[in-house]
Amino acid sequence: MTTVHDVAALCGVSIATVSRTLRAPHRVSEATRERVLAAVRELDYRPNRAAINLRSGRTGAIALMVPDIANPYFAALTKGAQAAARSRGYGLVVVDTAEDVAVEREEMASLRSEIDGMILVSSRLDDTELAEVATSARCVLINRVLPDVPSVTLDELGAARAAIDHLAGLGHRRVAYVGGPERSWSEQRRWRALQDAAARARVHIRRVGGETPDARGGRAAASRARAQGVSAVIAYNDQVALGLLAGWAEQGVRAPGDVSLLGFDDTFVAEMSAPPLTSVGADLAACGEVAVTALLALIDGQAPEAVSIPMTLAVRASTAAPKEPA
Amino acid sequence: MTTVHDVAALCGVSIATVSRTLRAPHRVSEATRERVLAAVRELDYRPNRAAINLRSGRTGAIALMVPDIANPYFAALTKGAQAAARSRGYGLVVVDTAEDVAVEREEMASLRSEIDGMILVSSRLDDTELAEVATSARCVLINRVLPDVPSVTLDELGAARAAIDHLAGLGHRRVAYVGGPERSWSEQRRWRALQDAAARARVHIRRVGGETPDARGGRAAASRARAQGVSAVIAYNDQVALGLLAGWAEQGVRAPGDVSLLGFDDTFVAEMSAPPLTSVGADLAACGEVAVTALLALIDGQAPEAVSIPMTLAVRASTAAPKEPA
DNA sequence: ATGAAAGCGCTAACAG
DNA sequence: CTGTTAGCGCTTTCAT
Repeated sequence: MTTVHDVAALCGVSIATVSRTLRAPHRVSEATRERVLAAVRELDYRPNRAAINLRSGRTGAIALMVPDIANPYFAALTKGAQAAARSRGYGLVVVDTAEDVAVEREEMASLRSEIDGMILVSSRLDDTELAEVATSARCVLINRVLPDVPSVTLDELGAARAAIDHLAGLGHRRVAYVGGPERSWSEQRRWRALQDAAARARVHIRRVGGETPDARGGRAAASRARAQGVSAVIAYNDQVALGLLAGWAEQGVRAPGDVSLLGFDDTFVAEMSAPPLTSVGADLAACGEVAVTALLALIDGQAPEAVSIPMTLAVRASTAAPKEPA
Repeated sequence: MTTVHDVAALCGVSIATVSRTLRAPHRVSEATRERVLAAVRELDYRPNRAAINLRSGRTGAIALMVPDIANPYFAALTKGAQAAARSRGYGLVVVDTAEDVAVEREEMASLRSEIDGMILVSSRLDDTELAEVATSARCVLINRVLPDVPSVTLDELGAARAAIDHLAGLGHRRVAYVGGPERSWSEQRRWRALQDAAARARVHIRRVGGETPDARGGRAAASRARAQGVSAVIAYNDQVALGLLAGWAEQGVRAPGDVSLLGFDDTFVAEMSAPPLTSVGADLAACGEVAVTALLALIDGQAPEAVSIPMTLAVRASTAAPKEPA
């Protein structure tokens, strides 16, 4: 393991000069700087992070806490955050909280000294606790908003309007929404946005309680969704939508012939179904990147900002005009 | 930030005793131990990882390098590894190499001082370079094998036999395999195993080159696969399988009526299709756990071991007897 | 512009 | 069984 001393010895300067060359190049004469840099390259010297951290307090790492890394939604987010962190010279520590608030709490506490800040995705903490956390540690929220805390959220209202307007434009007047977990912040936000958009477009919308927000839950809700006497169904997410599709296929119900189907999130699974799924989603990788940028800005002392990521409708084959327009 | 000094002061012992209580409890009298532990709890003292690392060389973290975290296969693996690492008191640094060998190389080098060891999943490095890495850093391989390097691989041969025997048992005599990227280690291993199993069961098998190993690639290969005049198709992975299903649906080809379909990996997408996909897979989360255990054992000085994870066939609705048995 | 020296929080000899 | 002490590799005053 090569250290500052090796580099210093190789080019006949003190260790302080080596350190300066790396941290504050302008405080070193050009001649020495180049000599030092050459030595650094020659020895493939890499500063010891632990030592830097111990001395300066900076860890060079940030954490990303997600409820479930196996969920494609969070995986996509993670991918973007990872790339952004790397390109900025930061390490990314990914924590899968397994949707468990206790794990989330504990990991946040134990990571505190190891990171410069964290990104909390769809946190399970309530507003009070979250606000507390935000005052004692640098953090940015994804899918949550809190005063004075930087956050990045998806434009669910825009998404709901795009979805409803698309359906209304095709001639649908009665649609069902197969929802997600009632207590989830995203679900509440999504359902509210949908009601708002529906009222605006004079479309009748009813919510059908989903079971789990995955294919199994969708399959289980297949009959109930159609029982609402609707010509189109919007699902909480793409996985639920694919479950609905599978459930309907078993019953001989065809999409979009018998019923149109629209998903949320536009994850890669939307392209895997027959028919391919019309879905409204955001560039999740970009969302992860933006969050990293926001966190780094915060660490840099800038004022917190709340940014909204646009959602766009990807029209595929699962939506069409209803059989008998109202 | 509370330190050993605070704890020591609170219970009137030296900092060494505090350290000992935490690192080697048996070297401290029971009375002091309890006093110290009480103080630790009272102050919610958490040792500074950087300091421990700097002094002892141990970082308390391991890295997991995956080609693509957004791929459900790797995401499942990551989830298992994450949980296992946490339960053993280790941090897990997840690195998404974006299938780029240069990134893989660079990250491995820059992480060296920050971790105690690493798990390389489906590494893109060639055998020579990989062997070099393995001698200079503690690591365990997933989906690769190398002499004297601990590894965990899936039992692809067992999987191939289970798949082929299942199909043969239903009466299929000619099957096609829609493969993955030809240069990938998994693809080569899988195709070889399939040929082996097919010969053994006197089943005729042909390989159809896939495009990308995802739904799009599957959809693109849909016609070609059927053009082989086969009654069953095995896909490189579930995503390709769902793509095939979608492609066939567009052409009016039905599974399992017209052709049986069998996937690989048994990821969550297998349950999302209509019909649900018969697939042969392994418990990937367990695989991640096993890899963590193996790495920790290696760090602990134990001899490297190569472990194979069994794969099991999940029979769902996409396979059935052929229309006209041969 | 450069060097000497102190010390971040902790562990591991070494004494006692 | 417990305390004292010397650093781990680095950054950062403070001199020069």
